[in-house]
Order: sequence, then C-alpha cells, then structure tokens
Amino acid sequence: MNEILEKANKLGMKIPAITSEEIDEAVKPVLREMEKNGIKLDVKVFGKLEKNLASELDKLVRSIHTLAGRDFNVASPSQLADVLFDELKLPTNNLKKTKDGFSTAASELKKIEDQHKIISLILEYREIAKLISTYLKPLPLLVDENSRLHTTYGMETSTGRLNSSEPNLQNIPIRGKYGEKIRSAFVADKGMKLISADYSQIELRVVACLAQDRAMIESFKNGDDIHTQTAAEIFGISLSKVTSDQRRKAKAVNFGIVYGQTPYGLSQSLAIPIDEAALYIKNYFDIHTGIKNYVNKMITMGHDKGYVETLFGTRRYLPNLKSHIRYIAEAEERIAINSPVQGTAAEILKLAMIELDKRLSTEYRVPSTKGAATSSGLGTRDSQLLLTVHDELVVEAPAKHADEIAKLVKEVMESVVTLCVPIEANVSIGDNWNK
DNA sequence: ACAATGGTCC
DNA sequence: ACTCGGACCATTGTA
Repeated sequence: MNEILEKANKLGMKIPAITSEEIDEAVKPVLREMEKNGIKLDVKVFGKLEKNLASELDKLVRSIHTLAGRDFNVASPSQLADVLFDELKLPTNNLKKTKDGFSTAASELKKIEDQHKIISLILEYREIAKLISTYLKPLPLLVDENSRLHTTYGMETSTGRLNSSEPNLQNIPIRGKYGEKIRSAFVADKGMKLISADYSQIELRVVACLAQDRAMIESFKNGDDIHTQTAAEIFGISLSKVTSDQRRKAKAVNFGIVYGQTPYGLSQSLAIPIDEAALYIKNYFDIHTGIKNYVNKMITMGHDKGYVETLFGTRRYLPNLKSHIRYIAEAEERIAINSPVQGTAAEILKLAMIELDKRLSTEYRVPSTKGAATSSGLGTRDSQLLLTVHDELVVEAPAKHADEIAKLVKEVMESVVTLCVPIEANVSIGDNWNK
C-alpha cells in the first residue's frame, strides 16, 4: 500500500485495498464490452445539420472574400494572416506569434474582434468548418448496421486516464451554438433510455483531500458552490456580493489550481493582465495553505523519488524536473502537481465502471440463454455501459427501468470510494445524450 | 509522410 | 523571452 493510501485511510477515508494495476486489469473487460455495445447515432439528424451548416459556410466564405477584397483559402492560417495583418493592416499589439508571423488562433482573433467586421465571420467560419470536417462528415461513415458507433478505448495515457479513438467519442461538442444539436443525435435505441451521470468537480474534491486543505474541505462538506466561495475569497468580499463575472474568474482560478497555476496561464485564459492574475493567485494561496503545501510537497517528492503517484499508486516519472532549462523544469512541476489529481480522479471513475458493470450484469441483465424477463422484472434487453468521458458515464437502459437504474448509477458512483468530502454525481435520463 | 497550426472535449 | 494538466483529429503546406 502506498503512502498516500495509508495516510488516506488513517484520515477516515475508505479507500478500497486495490492497486492501480489491479484496477486496470479489472476495467479492461468492461471497456471491451463498451466498445462492442457502441452508441446509436441518428444519422438523419447529422445529415440535415451538415447540409444546413455547409450552406452557412458557403455564405460565410463569400462574405469573408468580399470583405478581404480577394479570394483566398480561409482555412489556411498563413493566407489568413497575410490578409488580416498585411492587407487589412489590423493591429498586432498583444497578439501571439508563431514560427513565421502572427497567430490567427481564435483566442488571438478575439482580441481584435472589434477592429473589423471580418473577424467575427472568420470565427464563425472556423466553428462551422470544425463541426463539419471533424464530426458531421466522418461519423456517419463509421456506424454499423444498427446505426451504432463503436470507439476504441485505450489506457496508455501518462496520468491513467482513458482515451478514445477511431472515433474519439470523448470530444463530441457540447458547448457553442450547435453543441446541443450534435449531442442530441446520439440517441437511445427503441424502448431504451440514455442515462448520463457525471461527477461534480471530482478533481477539486480529490485535490482537497490529497492536500487536506481545510477551507476547501469545509466548502465541499457544506455543499457550497465552490466557485462562488473561491470568488469571495480572492476578491475579499462576502458570498452574497459575488458577481457572475467574479465567479467566472474564480472558476478559472480553481481550474488552474489543478493544472499548476501560473499568473501567465491564468492571464491567458481570462484575457486579463498578468498582474491581476498574480493577485488572484496570491489571494488564493493565502487562504488555501493546504493547497500551497501540496504543491510544494509534490515537487519535492518528484525531486527525491523521481516520481509522484496517485491514491492507488499510478506513478508518473518526472525526468525533466532537474532540467537546467527553466521552462522545461517548470512544465514538469506542473505535471507533478496535476498528475496525482487527474490520475486519482481517473481511478475513481474506473472503479465506478467496474462496480457498475458488475451490478448491471448481476442485477439487471437478462441471461443470454433466455429471451424472457427475469425475476427482476426487466424486459428482453440488457442495460449496458456505453461511454466514459473522464468524469462521466453513459448507460443505456430499458425505458421501463430507467429511473431505477439511474438511481443505481448515482449510488455506485458516489459510494465507490469515501473521500474526505462527499463525491456527488449528477444523473439525467433522456432519449438522447442531451438530457 | 510529417510538422505546424488550430480546435473539440474533460 | 515566455507556459497553465490530459487526450484525438482535421487541414495546410513542405519535404
């Protein structure tokens, strides 16, 4: 048993006596089953959306060419940079540079969005082109005879997370103008429902416990809105005075904590001055001394042992920690901070998958030898795990028993480990992945 | 075939 | 001078 686990159990957390290697062995067959199950895609919805967006895209290209004064390939960053910065002479003050010339990344273009009408059109072009080329066109070509998509899950990431490829079903759009529409095309089969369950702030809860951060543990125990709580702390105001913009900034601070926060990184993600970002971080660490200690501890451990590890013992080796090139060493420090958190969260989800698969097959699955209902009253089809997206599980279940199975999913996810704070899963039932 | 750039997700 | 953690994939443009 590793140090972290020993200490965790002493602190009253109930952590199963199992190693990361054993978790991985046990989750493998579950993954193979999920791959075989697949998820149904409503190809018609995709077809209609593609048609509509293709014509949108066409209009956008024409408008962009008109505003530019000539035809060019909007999808080419180098041609686009020529048009924007050489020909239209848009300001390049705060813009990041690439190897040759200025960046045309969306985050950079947003800084000059009010300088020319063409910018917002380009951003819209990019959004739509992305959806068509990455999702709307390729995915329908991959469905089987039952219109189901089958991904391949891998376990070779450096933190212990799972990955999904061919196709990747872990980056299906959810935000933006068309995210919901795309997700709604992932549907339950006839007579079935999709149950989607995601952990709420699992990584922050994990780091609160790994770091034994008093303030954060208190917040989670109280069931506070963690981002509002953080806003009150870093702005030095009372909870009721927190504005939505302050909450947004605090949310970025909380995300940053898990990534190994730097003033520069926070300033980039919020598009604010570095000084301002540095102040937020300072204020945060003044209150969250546990987190501050955790950060130092992981870096020290990385230096002493050459690796850091998760609750269940997944190791991340850190050969670059002693690099004399500053930014290389600093990047490795952020990895040292993030890996135990991201990796532990991944282990918790794997444990939930293993347990849920077990419960679904013993309690809610029709024996394959018979087509008839069982004593549990289920119909002729199984309930089954379909997808895993880092902190989310998607299950397909007979409509008649969706409520019951949704309760089981939530129960399993929330009790598979007992951390120092409650872990909460939000569950929804619907005909598609949207809800 | 491969690197660079950009973008989607957690 | 210059970066935030982990993935996968599309397109462009060069080799």
